[in-house]
Amino acid sequence: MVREKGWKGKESRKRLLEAAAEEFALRGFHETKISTIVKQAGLTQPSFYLYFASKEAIFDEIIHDFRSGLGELTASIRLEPGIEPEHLLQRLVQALEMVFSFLVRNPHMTRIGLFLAPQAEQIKEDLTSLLLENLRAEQEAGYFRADVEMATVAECLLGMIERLTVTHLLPGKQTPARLAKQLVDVLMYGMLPRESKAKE
Amino acid sequence: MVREKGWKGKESRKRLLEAAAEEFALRGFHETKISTIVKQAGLTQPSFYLYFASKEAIFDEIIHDFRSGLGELTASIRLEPGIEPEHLLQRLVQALEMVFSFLVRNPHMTRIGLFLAPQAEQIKEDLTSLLLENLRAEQEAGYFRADVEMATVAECLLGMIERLTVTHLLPGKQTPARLAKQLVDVLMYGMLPRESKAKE
Amino acid sequence: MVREKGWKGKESRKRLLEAAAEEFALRGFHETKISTIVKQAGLTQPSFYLYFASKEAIFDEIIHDFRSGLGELTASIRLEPGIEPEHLLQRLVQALEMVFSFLVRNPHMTRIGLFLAPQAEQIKEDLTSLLLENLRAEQEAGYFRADVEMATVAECLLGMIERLTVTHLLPGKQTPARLAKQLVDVLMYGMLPRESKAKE
Amino acid sequence: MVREKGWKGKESRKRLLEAAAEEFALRGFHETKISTIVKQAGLTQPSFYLYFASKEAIFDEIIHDFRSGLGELTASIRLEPGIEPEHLLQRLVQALEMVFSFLVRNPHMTRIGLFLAPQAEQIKEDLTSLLLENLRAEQEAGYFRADVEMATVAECLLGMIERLTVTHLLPGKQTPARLAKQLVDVLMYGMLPRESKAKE
DNA sequence: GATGAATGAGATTTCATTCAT
DNA sequence: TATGAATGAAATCTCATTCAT
Repeated sequence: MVREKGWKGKESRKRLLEAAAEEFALRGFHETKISTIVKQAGLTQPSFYLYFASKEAIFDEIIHDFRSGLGELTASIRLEPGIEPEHLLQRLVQALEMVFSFLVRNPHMTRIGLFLAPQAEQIKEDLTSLLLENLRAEQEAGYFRADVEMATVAECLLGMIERLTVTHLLPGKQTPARLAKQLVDVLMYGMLPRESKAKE
Repeated sequence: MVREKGWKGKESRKRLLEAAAEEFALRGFHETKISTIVKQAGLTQPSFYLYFASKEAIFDEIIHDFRSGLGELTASIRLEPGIEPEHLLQRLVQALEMVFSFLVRNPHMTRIGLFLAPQAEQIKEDLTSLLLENLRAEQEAGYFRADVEMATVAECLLGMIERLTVTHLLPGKQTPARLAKQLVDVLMYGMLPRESKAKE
Repeated sequence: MVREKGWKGKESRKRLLEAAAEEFALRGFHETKISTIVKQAGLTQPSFYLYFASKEAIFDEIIHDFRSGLGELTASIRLEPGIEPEHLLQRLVQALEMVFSFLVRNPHMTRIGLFLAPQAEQIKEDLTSLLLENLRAEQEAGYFRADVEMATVAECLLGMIERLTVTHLLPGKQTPARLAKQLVDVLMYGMLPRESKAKE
Repeated sequence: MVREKGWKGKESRKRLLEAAAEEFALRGFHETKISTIVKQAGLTQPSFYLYFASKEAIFDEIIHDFRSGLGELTASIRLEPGIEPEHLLQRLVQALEMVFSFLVRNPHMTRIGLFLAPQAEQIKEDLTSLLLENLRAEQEAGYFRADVEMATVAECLLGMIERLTVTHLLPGKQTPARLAKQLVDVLMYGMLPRESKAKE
């Protein structure tokens, strides 16, 4: 088994990142001790500093990874303009499903990026902006009601995603697909029964 | 100025609680130093231990206060059965407004109880259960669509409350009343324009 | 019930001394907290300093009381010269019994004076000197063997008293009278059976 | 100078144990500060916690070492049955001398184990039981008088050992050999002169 | 004679981080 | 690439003692 030079170091680095993500996600930044991380990675404390400048540094790197992963994802799922109305819902569901899938594939990073990072609020703001942009476009295109404040809706949507992620997705109680469908259903049609809508 | 016995001590205790809540909310549990709390309360470190057994103890007391405040509130706003359909939305708005009002009146405690406490998830679960109970009752009474999974909706509702609290309510960007109205509007009627609903 | 002025203060002082003696005896100097003493005496911390200058002060006073009690006792039981041989043992037993009685009457002080006080060693040295003096006199008078080093015997005697006090006297397993008799018996006649002594 | 791996750490640990034993013996548990121990061992405070979990832990380890040393010793000096009477005293002296030698070789540990440890009383009880067992065997074999309560004698013997250790052995005023001989002499033959015994 | 409230001083312990190898 | 050993800095908490009433 031939391995290039520097292979062992990269392995160690990766093990440290994984161990750190798990610990941070489980316990939070302060509760997580370097000594625990290195133990789980099968290394010693000084080795840690071979790869990361500080505890903050590794934490930041995890957050950075989360952000760029999320960035790539969102870049890839912009709703194209001129979608046909009958496909809109389907596209929305698809997009949401991709987001949920990404989150569930990186549960530790998700917990860190969405709830533990000092930048968590910033990250969510970025997401909200993105959602808002899309929602506004659809609204202007007449797909959505014109009489709702989209800023509020965007926040609501993120809140729903966030909450469902924590309570249903990460614990494995629901699949990304089902969650996406249900979320879109509620958000699009609302809770009132059809007749009562007809009445109005 | 006549003051009853024990007055000064109670004052000090209250000042400590307030200072602590502010610091915890701002910085989190670990970043908050007892030394900062007492300084802000105009006392010295040993005095802190006159009133609280430990840093954990004061943190827990704040959380407890939040929970019981919230408990009292929710107990007082149960939807009465047999409401007339045309009043339901109005009652929902009213209930939500009371919740938002409570949260905005106790911003520090809110941040602690909803996001910083180890029990935060439990607290939210309790809230969700309560919401779920109510929602199910309305659903069975025919006020809501029968084909949505209420467990999911309850989570969504909480997620919306949570998010709007952080981004609009606590920063003072929106009043409880407006938030409640918008939230109910979106949740009840959904995002689709009226015609498109009619179409279906 | 008429009580002279200052009565209440003296009562408080006594209660403090008693509580302190008990705590010191039970837990040692450092483990004993002023807060515990005053609680047991039904007072508050500042009141303590009305009667004693410091924790050391009350400790010292207890030790002082023990020493003077012991001093009075020993002064009163000096063996008179010219005792008749057949009465010697009986007098020894009597003297020892008085010592044991004193100790068992003041169990807390005894524990403090003999084991906890920094001066404990000094107190015991004083006792040893006293014993030694007496023993030497008896030895010179021919009551005791001439070929034993009395300094050693004095230490042995004190060691026996000390140990029997802790293990049998204070726990109430033996009476002063019985202990005194047994101790004298062993010390005077030794352990060997009579014949074997005769043989020599 | 070739030294095996882990050598330095073991050295530090030993230095800490020695420094601690000395300080504890000299000043007692509470008066002994970790800062003093580490200073004497040429280390800093955190290093202490590299080797011992707490101040209690190092204290307990010293006590443990004392107990096991003493245990090994006592296991090795049980009097064999069927000893000839004329050799008994000699064997007793020998056994005692070994005990005294052990104690004087570990003066700090001795002070801690016999006087400072919370378990000191337990340790002495164990020793007393051992003595008692031996004494009873000899008594039943007819080597000792049948009319003395051996439980009392065992306590006396331990008291003598204890006291002589503190006053003569540890300060270096007497050798183990001489102390053992004197102690056995007094304990076996008692204080009365030979004639007076004959008289009886 | 007594107390509610407060504090100065200091001890143990923790943890991220570095040195020397 | 890795580690055994060590440390700087700081935080929590305790307790005897005092102030003001």
